[in-house]
Amino acid sequence: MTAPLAPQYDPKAIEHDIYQAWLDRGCFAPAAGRPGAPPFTIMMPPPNVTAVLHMGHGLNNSVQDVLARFERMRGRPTLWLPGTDHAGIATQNVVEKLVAKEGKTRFDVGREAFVARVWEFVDQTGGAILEQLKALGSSADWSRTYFTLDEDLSRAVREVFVRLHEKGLIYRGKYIINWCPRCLTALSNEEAEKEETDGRIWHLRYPLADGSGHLTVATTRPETMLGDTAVAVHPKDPRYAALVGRTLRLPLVDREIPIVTDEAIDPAFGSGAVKVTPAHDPVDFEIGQRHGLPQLDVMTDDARMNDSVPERFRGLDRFEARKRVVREFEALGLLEKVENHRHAVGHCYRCDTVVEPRLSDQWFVRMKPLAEPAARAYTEGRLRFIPERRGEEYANWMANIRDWCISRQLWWGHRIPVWYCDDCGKTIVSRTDVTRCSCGGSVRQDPDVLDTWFSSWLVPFSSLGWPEQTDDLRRFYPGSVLVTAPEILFFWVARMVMAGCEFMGDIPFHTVYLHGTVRDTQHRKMSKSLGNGIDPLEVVEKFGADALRYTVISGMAVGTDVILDPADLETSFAPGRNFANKLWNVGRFILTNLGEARPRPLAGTHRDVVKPAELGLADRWIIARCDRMVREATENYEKYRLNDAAAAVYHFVWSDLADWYLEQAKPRLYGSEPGGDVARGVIARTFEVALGVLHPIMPFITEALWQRLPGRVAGQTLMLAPWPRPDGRAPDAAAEKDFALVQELVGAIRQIRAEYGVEPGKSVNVRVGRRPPPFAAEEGTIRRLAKVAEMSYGAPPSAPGAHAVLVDGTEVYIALGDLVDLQKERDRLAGEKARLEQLLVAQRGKLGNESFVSRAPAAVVEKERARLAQLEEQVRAIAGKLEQLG
RNA sequence: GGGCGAAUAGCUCAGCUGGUUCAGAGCGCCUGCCUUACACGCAGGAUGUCGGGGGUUCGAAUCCCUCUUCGCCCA
Repeated sequence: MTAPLAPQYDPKAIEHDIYQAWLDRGCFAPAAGRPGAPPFTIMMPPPNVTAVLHMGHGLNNSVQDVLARFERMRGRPTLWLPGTDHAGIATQNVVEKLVAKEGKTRFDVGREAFVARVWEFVDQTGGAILEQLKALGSSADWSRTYFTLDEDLSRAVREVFVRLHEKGLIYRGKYIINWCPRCLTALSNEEAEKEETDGRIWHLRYPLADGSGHLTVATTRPETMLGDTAVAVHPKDPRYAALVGRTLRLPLVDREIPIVTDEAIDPAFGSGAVKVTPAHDPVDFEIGQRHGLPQLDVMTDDARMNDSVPERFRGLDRFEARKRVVREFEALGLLEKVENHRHAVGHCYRCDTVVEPRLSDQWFVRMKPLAEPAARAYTEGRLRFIPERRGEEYANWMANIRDWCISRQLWWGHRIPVWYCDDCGKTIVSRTDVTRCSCGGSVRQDPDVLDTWFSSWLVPFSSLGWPEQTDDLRRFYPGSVLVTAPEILFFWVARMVMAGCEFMGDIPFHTVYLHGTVRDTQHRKMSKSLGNGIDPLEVVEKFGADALRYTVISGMAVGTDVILDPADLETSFAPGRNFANKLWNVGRFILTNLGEARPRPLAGTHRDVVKPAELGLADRWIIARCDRMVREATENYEKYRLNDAAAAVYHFVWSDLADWYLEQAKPRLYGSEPGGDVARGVIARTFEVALGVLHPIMPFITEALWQRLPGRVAGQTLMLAPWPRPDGRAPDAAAEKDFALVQELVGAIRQIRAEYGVEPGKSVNVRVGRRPPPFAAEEGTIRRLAKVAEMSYGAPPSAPGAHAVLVDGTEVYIALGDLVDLQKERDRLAGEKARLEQLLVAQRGKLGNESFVSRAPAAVVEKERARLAQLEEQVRAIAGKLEQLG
C-alpha cells in the first residue's frame, strides 16, 4: 500500500500531487459545512496583476490559509476568495517601460493601442502570482477568482460612482493635489508617502517695495518663490505688525506682492514670515482663498518651470531651478542664511519621485459622511483590530479624514463615467456609456481613469456579484476576517469599511488582522531595489512550503515583524525545515510500527475499543498531553495567536510524543513486552490528532502522513476531516504528575551519567530511596531510557557513588565504581546544597513575613509552605549524603 | 510638533488576569554520541542587573511615574 518513506523528508516528492488532489476533489470551494455553522469568508488582498511573489505575499497568504483551513476543518462553509488588482499606475508603468524599449512613449502609441497593449501583457503574464500562491498550499477558491477590471466589477465601480455623485458625495474641483511628475498623474494623500528627508531652510530677504528695508521669509522650497503672490505673518506677531498691509518687491521676478496676516502662520517656525504660493502648497492655497490672492502655477506637468517665470528659469527642472534661485539670491545679497532641516517630503508610492503639490482640476469623494459610520463601527466594538492598538490609528485617521482625490491621469483603469457635451456644456454622469447629449450635441468622455483603490474598496461585495443580489453575496457577505499588512490600513482597509457601510449597510468583516513585515537581519524592509528579498518559490523548492509556513507562522507573534536572512536561507528556515523532517520521521516510525491493521480505537462503541483499564501510566499521560495540546492550540488559533498554536503542537510532537512516548512504547511495539495493540491504538489516535491540529500550518506533510495511516479509505482528505476534539476522558492531572516524576528520575540519572562521562553504551546500577507507584509502573522505561542495569529501592549503600535528590526529596544513588571521584562528588553536592539553601532562606523569609501570611490568599500561602517543606527535605537529604562522604 | 508602541540569553522573540509554566522557546554556542524513525538527529551543558531610576504592593519582567534608546503612524 505504501512505498517505504525516505529517511529525509523530500517535500518536492509529495507537494505537487497533494495539491492537485485537493484541486481535483474541489476541496477549496465552500462546502455545506456543519449544520448551523456560520460561513467563514476571507477576502485575499488582491495582489497586483503584474506582481511577482515575494515574502510579504508568503507571510500574508500563510496566515490567511491557516485561518481558512482551521475554520474549514471546524465545519464552517469556508470561502477564501482570491483575485487580482489591475494596479493602475504600477501596471501602466511596466508596459510603458516595454514601450520605451522600442523607443516610444505611450503618447506615440496612442491611447487605444496602448490600452490594448496592456491587456495583452496582462493576459499573458497577469495572474502568474496566483499560480505562485498555489505553491504555498493556498486553499483559496480559484474558481471564483476575480480581476478588478472584469466586467461585473467594473459595473460595480460605475454604480458606486453614480450613486455617490447623485448623493453629492463626488464632486469635481480645482484644489491642491499631490502630483507625480514622473507618472504624470494626481495621487491621493495616502499615495504620497511622507519620508523623513534631510533638507534645508533657506532664509530669503524680500525687499519692501519702497526700498525702506526688507522682510525675511523662510522656505524649504525656494524655487516656488517664483510663484509667490503674498507673504503672510501671524496677526498677533509684534515683529511684523508695522509691516502688515505694505508691499514687497519679489526678487528675481520683480513683482509686487502684499504682506497679509493669517492665523495659519506659526510665528515660531523659521522667521515667522511665510511666503505664500497658492498654486503649490495646500496651506498657501487656503491662505490665498481667504485673501483672494492670485494662483500662479509656475511648473509644467513634469515639474519644469513654465512660461510664467522669467525666461532664464524656463524649462529648468524644479531642483535645478532651486539651485539657481538660491544662487541668484546669494548674488543679490538677499540670502540671509541656510539651515539644515529634517522634514517629511511626499514621495510617489509607485516610483518614489518627490511629489509636487499642485493646483489641479480633479474628481474627489467627500469622505466625512462616509467615515462617520465606519468610525462608529470601531468605537462601538463591532469592528476590532489585531493588534488592538491599530484600531486607534484607524479611529484617528477617520476623525481627521480628508477628501479623496480619485481621478488619475492614466489610461489603464476604470474610465471615469462622465461625459461632457460639446454643444450645451452639460456634464453627464451615467451608469451606461453615453453617445449623445440630450440636447443632441456630441459628447466626450472624461479622459481620466479612477484611482485603483476606488475599485478595491468595493471588493468585499463586488467580488461576490454586487450590485446583483447573487447567492454568493447573500451567503458570504459580510465576511469574517481581513488579513493584511499595516501599510494599507488607510488605502484599503478603512475604505472597505466605509464602502461596506455605505452600499451594503454593514461592515465587510468584523476583524482586521494586521501582521508584521518581513525584514532582513538589519531590520530593513525587503525590497527589489535593496536586493535583500527572499523568493518564496526558492524556499519552497529547497525546503518545502510547510517549512516556509511553519517558519513564518512560528516566528511571528501578533503584530511583530519577521526577521529572515536573505543571505542564509538554510538558517532562516531551519525551524520549519527541522520540524518538517522531525515530523516526517516520527511518521515514518509510527507507520512502520502500526503496520497494515487498523489500530484499536480509544473511544467509541466499537467492540475492540481500548478499555481504560488497559492503559498504562505512559498511555494515560500521552493522551492527557494530547488533549491539553488540542485545547491550547485550538484556543490560540481562535485568538489568532498562531505562533502559540504552532508551539503547542511542536512541543507535543517533539518533546512529548517523540522524545518520551514513542521511546517508552518501543518494547511493546517490538513485541518484547505485551500490550503492543494498546500502544498502537494510543499512537494512532494521538498522532492523528496532532496531524489534524498542525494541518492548517503544515498542510502538505500532515496530509501525506495522515493518508498513509492504516484504515484510510481512498478519497479521504485530512483537509476536510473534522477538527480534533478533546477526548472526554482525557484530562488526567494525576497521570501528568506521575509521569513527570518518571521523567525527573530519568533526567537525574542521565545528568549524572553525563557529568561523570559514563560511556553511552554502558549501564549503571541505581538505588532509589523510595518506590512510589509511578516508579513501579514505569521501571522498565526508567531502566531503558537512563541505561540502568539493576534498579533497587531503599537506603543507599555505603559504597561510594553519585547522588541526586529529586524535588520531592527522593534520594537517588548511582553506583559508578571507580568512575566516582569522591572530591568531585563532594563539590557537586556542596554546590547543590548551597543553591538549595539560598532558595530555602528566601522561602523562609517569605513565610516569616507576617504580612505575607496574613494578606496573601490562603492557597498561595499553602503552596509556598509545601515548597518550603520540599526544599527542607531536599537539603536534609543532601546534607545526609555529604556527611556520609565525610 | 501630535498619537501609539517597544527595550527580556550571542541573535529573533514568547512571557495573556501581579504569586511553581517565572525567568522561557527557537536558532547559535560548548561536551559526548552515526543508540536499527530522524546527525535537519539524540543526551547533557553554559549564557540574563528582565534598558536606568523611583513608586504601588505582603509580593513586580508583569501595574504606575520618570529618564534613556529604538521603532511605527499622522502633521
